[in-house]
Amino acid sequence: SHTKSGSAPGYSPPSLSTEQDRRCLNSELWHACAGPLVSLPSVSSRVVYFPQGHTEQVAASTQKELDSHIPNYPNLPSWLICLLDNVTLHADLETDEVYAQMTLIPLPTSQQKNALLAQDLPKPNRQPTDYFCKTLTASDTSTHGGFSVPRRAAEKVFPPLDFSQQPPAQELIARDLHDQEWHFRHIYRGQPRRHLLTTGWSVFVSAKRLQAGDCVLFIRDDKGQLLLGIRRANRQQMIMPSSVLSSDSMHIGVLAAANHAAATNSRFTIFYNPRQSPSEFVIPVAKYHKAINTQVSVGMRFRMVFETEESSVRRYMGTITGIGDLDPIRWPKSDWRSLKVGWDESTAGERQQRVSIWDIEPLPAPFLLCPPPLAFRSKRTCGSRGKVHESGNMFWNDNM
Amino acid sequence: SHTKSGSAPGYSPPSLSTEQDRRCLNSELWHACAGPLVSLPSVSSRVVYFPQGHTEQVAASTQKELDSHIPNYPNLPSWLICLLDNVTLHADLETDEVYAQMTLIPLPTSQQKNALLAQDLPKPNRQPTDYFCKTLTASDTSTHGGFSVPRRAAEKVFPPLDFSQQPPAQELIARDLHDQEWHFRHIYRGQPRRHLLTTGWSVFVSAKRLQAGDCVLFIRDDKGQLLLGIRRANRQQMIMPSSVLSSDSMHIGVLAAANHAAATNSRFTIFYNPRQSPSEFVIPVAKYHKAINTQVSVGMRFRMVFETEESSVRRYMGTITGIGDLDPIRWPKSDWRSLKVGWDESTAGERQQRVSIWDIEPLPAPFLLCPPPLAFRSKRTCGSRGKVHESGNMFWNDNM
DNA sequence: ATGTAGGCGCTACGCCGACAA
DNA sequence: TTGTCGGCGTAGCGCCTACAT
Repeated sequence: SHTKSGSAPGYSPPSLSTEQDRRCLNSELWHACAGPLVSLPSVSSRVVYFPQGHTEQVAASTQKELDSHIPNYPNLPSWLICLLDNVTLHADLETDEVYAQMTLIPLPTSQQKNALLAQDLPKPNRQPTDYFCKTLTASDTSTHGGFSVPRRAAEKVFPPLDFSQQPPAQELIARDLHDQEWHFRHIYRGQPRRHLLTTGWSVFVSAKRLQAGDCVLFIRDDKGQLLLGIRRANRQQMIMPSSVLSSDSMHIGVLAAANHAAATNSRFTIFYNPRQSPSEFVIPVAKYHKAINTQVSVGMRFRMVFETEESSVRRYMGTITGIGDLDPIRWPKSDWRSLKVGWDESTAGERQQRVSIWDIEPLPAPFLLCPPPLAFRSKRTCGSRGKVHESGNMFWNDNM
Repeated sequence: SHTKSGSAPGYSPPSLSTEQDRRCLNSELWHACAGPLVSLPSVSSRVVYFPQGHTEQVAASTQKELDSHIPNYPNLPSWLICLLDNVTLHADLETDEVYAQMTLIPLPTSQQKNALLAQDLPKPNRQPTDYFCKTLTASDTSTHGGFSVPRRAAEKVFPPLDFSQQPPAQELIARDLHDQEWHFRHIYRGQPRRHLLTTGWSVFVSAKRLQAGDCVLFIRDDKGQLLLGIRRANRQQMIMPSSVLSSDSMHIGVLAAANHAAATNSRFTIFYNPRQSPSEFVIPVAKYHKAINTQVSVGMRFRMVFETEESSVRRYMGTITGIGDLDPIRWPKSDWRSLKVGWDESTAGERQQRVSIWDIEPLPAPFLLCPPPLAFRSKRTCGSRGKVHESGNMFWNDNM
């Protein structure tokens, strides 16, 4: 075979089971790759599904906006309370992009409104503790050398080296989302001393087609096994030209599938691409319930959580500048992105002009004049594109 | 950058226009890559669209069969006469897989039956004359050497060498479907003498991720320019796990889009993947008309054209063993694969058990006992997986 | 006529410290 | 602490012919 990855020394052949078959890949690793803001509702809980948000994801994937001459489904409401029947975690075999498959069962119309009332707020799901994430430098991805491991990262997640050796070195074996093994030589050398991954690293870079700016992350799981994953930089927009279905048919498929499932109270299946989708479109009922019972008005101040370039999370301040339908024709009185907002900071070009009420943390009173202390930002942690996300509501009354 | 293809010498950067923008890629090259059996109806002609065939293509792409709990569209007939409003040729940017985008406008219900009557049989479309196609050997794809060009192929499509040089050599420049330039050193040397592509070849193999068994083809177009394309071996099944839409939603999208277009006489868009789809599902009306007016009965003998592994085309003999609906519940009285057939040759494992009437060439009488002379099969021409295709009807009464 | 292998030059991959930043 | 570089040894890429089929 001509390609390196097939016969390269650091590479072990994948297990024969296809991605489709393997029901459950490592959840800890999946969430680490998805990023700190992504949390999935738990199985058997009730969720609110927003067809509008789903079509937004399709539009983002196909790079085509919703066309106007697509049929309307008058019986399909803008939100649908569903039982979350199943969730499976997946990763694209080509790109390692993470996504989740969810099976939803719409509740009967008679139960839709009642279902909003009783449900606990879900526990926010947590990033792994023993993990690190580094944005790759030009040196890391060049063919000239290996990978420079941040000192604290190596000490935290790699097995300790035997420093009686000169130089201290060991072989690391890490598994990715597809359960493929990758072998690396881990050595501590140089003047001044540093941790490096040498042999095996370039094979990994080639196989995953990593570039400077992409992130690599290592986890030590509870059994002491080493896991690794990647997060690609924002710029790689992962367009899927599909060549299977036209974007129009995809949009119609989303709506018709939801409509049919709602009409017959039957199961339907969606994919959620955390790093592709502009916003979550399947959210816990309790979150939605709490949000729609919160008073919002034009002029109200709020905060919202984003995933930043350099750091994990960051809150931005803004003001509600308008309240109204995003699409008055097709989705009248929808709560999806019903708030028009302005952002305090001038670097707000990337942030949405419209958000949904459950995306924000309203600030009760405008008596605050100085910005809140910034959350700790560790250097060289994994960056990603900014995107909207829930906050978990635990910050409404914190130290301000 | 770490990957070779980015900075390799034989590679020229692609033009900035994306595939979506470029309306028309080279038709001759596209058809050469699609194979000798693929012919597209012409723009502004009338065609018959089969939703069943379309869902078959989706099933083949997603590797998931049509699920039973998908909604029925009682108003959507099993065939739909449409105006072929537009056809654009495309090739996947990652894999170079060819596909066609067609925009269809269903005729009003009142005109559906009349439209069958008057229309000429389309002229079958032709493979380029000055072209060759070679299945790559292990040596061709190994890193050890270059590409061995079959003698006749080189003499037919490459510019003539200056044999006064020792050894005779020249630089070839060929463009692929994406209009990217590839540079090769073409040399005539060795004992015995032979044509070889050396410098630049391995870059091409890497970039296209070619393996032994894949085909490469060269064309000299009417302006004397060199074009090149690839056809991947069957085994690479090009699954597109999509991660955008569930296969159920895709199937629903296909049906709902056709249904809506038929109800409103509005445009809809489909993709046809010649090498993915089990059968054509958009065919000229004249072909359909001729077929449904042909008498067929159980026991009738017929021939059908296939694309073979080693050769371009080959006809196989068979007998009709049954006539009836493929899916009596969802598509009663449909002509799609309404014939059950048996094949003469024992190697018939790969061939369909069910075909449509327009796929076959009925033989008027069973007085023939010896098989027809096999069509000429040139050695080392490009192979491909066997698939059904029209024959153009010109063989009904030929030399048997 | 063309697939494969041995021979062998030479590129560039990749391991090392030396420097900064 | 860690990104980049110059320095090198060497694996393997890739050009050649010989030989077999």
